[in-house]
Amino acid sequence: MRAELTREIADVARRHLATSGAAALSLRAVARELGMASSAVYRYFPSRDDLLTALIVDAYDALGDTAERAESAVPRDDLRGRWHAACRAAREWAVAHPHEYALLYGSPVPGYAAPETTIAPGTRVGLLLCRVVADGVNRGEVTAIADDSDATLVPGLGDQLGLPPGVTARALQAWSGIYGAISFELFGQTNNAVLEHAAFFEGAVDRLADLVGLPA
Amino acid sequence: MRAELTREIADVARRHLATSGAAALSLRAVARELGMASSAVYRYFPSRDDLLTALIVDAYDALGDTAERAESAVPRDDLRGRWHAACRAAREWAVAHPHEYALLYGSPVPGYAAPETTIAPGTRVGLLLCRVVADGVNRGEVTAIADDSDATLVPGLGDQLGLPPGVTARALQAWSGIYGAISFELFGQTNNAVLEHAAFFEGAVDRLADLVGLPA
DNA sequence: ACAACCCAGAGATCGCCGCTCTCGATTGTT
DNA sequence: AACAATCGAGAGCGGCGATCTCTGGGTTGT
Repeated sequence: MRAELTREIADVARRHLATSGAAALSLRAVARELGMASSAVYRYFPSRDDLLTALIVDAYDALGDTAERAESAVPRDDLRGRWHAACRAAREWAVAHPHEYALLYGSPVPGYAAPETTIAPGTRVGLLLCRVVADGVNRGEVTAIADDSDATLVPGLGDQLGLPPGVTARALQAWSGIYGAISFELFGQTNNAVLEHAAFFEGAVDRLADLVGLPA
Repeated sequence: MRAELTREIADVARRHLATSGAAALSLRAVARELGMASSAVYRYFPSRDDLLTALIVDAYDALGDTAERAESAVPRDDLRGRWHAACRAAREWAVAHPHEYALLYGSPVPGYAAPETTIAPGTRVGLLLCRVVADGVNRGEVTAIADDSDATLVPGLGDQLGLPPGVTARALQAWSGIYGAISFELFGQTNNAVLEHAAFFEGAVDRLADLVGLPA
C-alpha cells in the first residue's frame, strides 16, 4: 500500500540520481516514470528535499554496510588489514556510485540543511575507522603519540570513541584524508596526475594507517 | 563598452554566488539586478554554464593569488613555514568564500564538464605546495623515502614537478589531505567533533608536512 | 549627407521545474 | 447507509534556461 509506493518512488528517484545526479533529480520526472501526476508524489514526500534526504540516508547506510561488511571479514588481529578493507570498500562504493557519493560528501546543496536523521548514518564509516584504531589501542599495539591537537576537539570525544589523546585527532584527520583522496579522484582533480587510481589510493591509505599508528 | 558590461555581469553573478550558492545562481536574477532583459545577458555569456565557468576561473585565481602571496612572505629557507602559510591562506580563503570553494572543490555540477580553461588555474595551489617540497629537495633537506606509489602516477610527473620518486605521490596525497580537511570543516562533517577548526587544521597541516618529509 | 548595415537590447515564447489548491473518487468505518 | 479520511488528477502560480524575432540607434561606406 502506502509503504510500497513510497519505496517505489524512492527507487525510481535513486535510479535517476545514479544516472543524472542530484541537481537533475526532478519530482515530475519521477512521477512521469511512475505514471502518476506530479502532485500525487507530494502525498508521500512533502518536498523534493525530503525525497533527497531519504536518498541520502539510504546512501549513507549502503556505504556504511559495505564498509562494515568488508572490515568484518578480516581477522580481528590484523588491524592494518581491517583498516585497508574498510577504506577500499568505501572507495569502491564511491566509484560505483559517484553521484550518490557526491550527494553525501560533495558540496551541501545550497539552502539545504542536513536534517537530524542524516547525522547518525553519516558517521558510520568514520566510527568504523575509529573502532579499528581503538581495538589497536586496547591490544596495546597502538601507542599514543604526544600531540596537543586533541585539545581542539569537542571535549569527551576521545573517551566516547575509546581513543586516547594524541590519537583521536589523528584518526579524524585520517578519515578526512581518505575522504579527500576519494573525492579528488571522483571529482577529477587528479585526472592528469594519477594513472592507477586504485593503487594510488592503497598507498595513501597505508600512509594514513601509519599516521594513526597502526602496526605494520 | 562590451568588456565593461561583461565584467559587471560577472561581478553581480559573483555576489549572488557568494551569498546564495551556485545552484541558486540565476541568469534572470542577475539581469533583473542590472535592469536588463534576461535575453540580453546571453549576448555576453552564451549560457549559464559559461558564466559559471568564468566565476570558477576567477575563484581559482583568487585562491591561487592568496596562497601564493602568503607563501611568498615567508623566508625561503623556512620550508615548513612556507608550507603552513600556503595551507593556512587556502583554508582562510575557503572559510571566507564557502560557496566559491564549494564550486571549485565540491561535487562537479552534474552535466557540467570542467572546460580546458579551468584546468590550469585549478592546479595553482597544488603546484605551489609541490614547489615548496621541491625546494626542500634541492636544498637537500627533504630526502626521498622508499615508496613505490610513484609508479601509480602519470609518467614524468615527478620530473615535471622537480620531485624525486617516493615524494611525488606523498605530495599529491598531502594536497588531497588538505583539501579533505578544509572540505570536512566547510561541509559540516566535523561539526560535532572539532571545536577549534583553525587550530585543528594547523595540527593536520603539520602532520602532512611530516608526511612529505619537510624538516621540523 | 545619405543609405546600408550591424548589433545590443526588449519582448514573447517554449518547455521545464517545485509547489499549492481544489475537486472528484475510492475506501473503510461508524 | 452516511460519514470521514485518504488519495490521485488536474489546473495553476511563479520562476527557470534558452531561443527567436523585432526594433532602434549607432557605425560605416559611399
